[in-house]
Amino acid sequence: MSDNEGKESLNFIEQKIEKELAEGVNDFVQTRFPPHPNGYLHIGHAKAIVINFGLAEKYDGRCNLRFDDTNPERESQEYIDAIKRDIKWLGYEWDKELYASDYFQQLYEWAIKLIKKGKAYVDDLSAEQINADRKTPSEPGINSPNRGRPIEENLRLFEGMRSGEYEEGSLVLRAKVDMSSPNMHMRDPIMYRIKKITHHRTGTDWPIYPNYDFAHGQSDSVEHVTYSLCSLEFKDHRPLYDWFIEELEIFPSKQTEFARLNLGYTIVSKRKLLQLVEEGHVTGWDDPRMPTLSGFRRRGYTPDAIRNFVHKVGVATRNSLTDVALLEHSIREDLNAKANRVFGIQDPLKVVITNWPEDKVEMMQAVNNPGDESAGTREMPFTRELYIERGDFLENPPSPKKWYRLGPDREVRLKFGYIIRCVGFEKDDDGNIAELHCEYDPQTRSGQDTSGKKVKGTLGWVSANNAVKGELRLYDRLFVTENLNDIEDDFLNHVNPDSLTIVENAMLEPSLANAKPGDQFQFERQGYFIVDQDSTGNKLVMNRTVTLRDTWAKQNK
RNA sequence: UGGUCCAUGGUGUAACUGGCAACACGUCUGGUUUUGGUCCAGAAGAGUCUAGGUUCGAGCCCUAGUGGACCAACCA
Repeated sequence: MSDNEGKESLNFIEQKIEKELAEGVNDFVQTRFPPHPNGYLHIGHAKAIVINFGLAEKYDGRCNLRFDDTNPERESQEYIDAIKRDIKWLGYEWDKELYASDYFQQLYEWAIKLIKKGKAYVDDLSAEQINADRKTPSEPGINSPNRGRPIEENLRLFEGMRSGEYEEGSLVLRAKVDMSSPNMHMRDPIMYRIKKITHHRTGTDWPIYPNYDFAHGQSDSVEHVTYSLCSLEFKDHRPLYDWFIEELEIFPSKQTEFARLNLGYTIVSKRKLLQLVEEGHVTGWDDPRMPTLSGFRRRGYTPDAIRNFVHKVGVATRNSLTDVALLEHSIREDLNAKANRVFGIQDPLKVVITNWPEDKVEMMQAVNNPGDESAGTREMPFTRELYIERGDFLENPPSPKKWYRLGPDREVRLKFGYIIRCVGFEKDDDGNIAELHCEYDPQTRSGQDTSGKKVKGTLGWVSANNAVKGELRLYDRLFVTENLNDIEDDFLNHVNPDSLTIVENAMLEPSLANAKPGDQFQFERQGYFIVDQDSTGNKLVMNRTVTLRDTWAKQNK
């Protein structure tokens, strides 16, 4: 859907679809999401998922989930399971669950068809020689001496490859296209290579595996994919994609390319993400700092927020670098509506209400979500001893007029409680503020204020007697450099040393004692948090999803 | 350097078949607010990479240039 209110603005793929549907070029929208099962899904995949599944939904079509498992080397069932979990979490359901490996027999037969047409041949040149003969983009390549091998011999050799007679690397099957093409992918690309590796699904059935170019388009064709959407770097493959389909005379799937998502301060290279995991820079693929969908999930990002984010980014054909502020806006927008407000104090400073009786407890009514009345209210015990955030008190505010919070002889409202005035404080031996002495004004009880007082500052607080202790994990961006594109192996030198701050003993309001893993809250004035999956009954562990916009902090940076 | 693609406020996208460059984020200002949040109102910020051309009229079409991306795995 478009973000524009009145008029609907279609991206270029939607325009293309509507045009082709109207002209009868196509009568159905069939897409597919084709992950290679060699890693976890990340935010970049989210774009492909939202586009492929979203388009199918929008135009009453279908979207398949197809694993592109044509290279068994780094593939595993663990990745397949994780990928399926993440797609479901994003809120999508695939029509069919398919595997390129399901088509191995069909692909093999099609390869034979091309050999018989004289459009493919077996080459025994070394990989090095083949690449050398392909030359560079600026000069034509050299035909392989095997290019003219008789069809019968090609057939015999290829069948030998299939039955495992030859060693890895000794033979390949190549398409006979055009060694002088300026498009390197057309210079007799390799269709099959010998790999005597156990495949996670077909086991040892196949000693040969098709390459991407001889698997992807053909899989699309089998599935009658009408819109094969992929990223820009496959643009050069399109002529080959079409060539195979034309020579094979099979269903004419068409490829359309769009720009992949680049997000500031974010790495999405699977190789690098794997390195972060394996070298222990993070705790796993689902570390809340990882840009993986499982990481975002654990961090507290919601499927709705991520889907909305992708829509806001849009779809185009030019490379771009999206500002993380857009992602953060998306998550705040969603959580602002959904997350209940609670109080939590990260760095507690004790406040003694000197004119409050020792044992008196008053229950205050706290609103759960000011934007959603149906979220209801909860009770908060107000007692003589409370905690407030240490940063909410300044002995000497640098610019007193702009400081709304507590200071000597200043008044402030404790939200849902009373207005208090700071009448004194104690310091420890090191000169740090140890305790505040305040007086409350009985006329100012929340909701029943008869004092007529107006204060600018409103503070969060928790009762010292009833607070729940929790561990807060404050996550920040993992990297300090915005554009990580140009950085190859140097990326580890840009790791943010402060990407994780653990607050061991935060003081949280009593209602949090019942919180369960996955519950999400807004700590007033602090940020959005989610109860971590590892949180147990004894220990409440919460991850900070994102901070709140804080104009005061921003101005005083 | 051969080919392909791309170029619109700070960022990301719009602008149907040439007709007043729009939306979102961000930024700033003011208002409401028992969150310095939210919400509401408003503002600033590009004349569309450059130079030509076609046209009554060009962001859009043409030519050249400049800048960027991609392609030379038996990866996808």
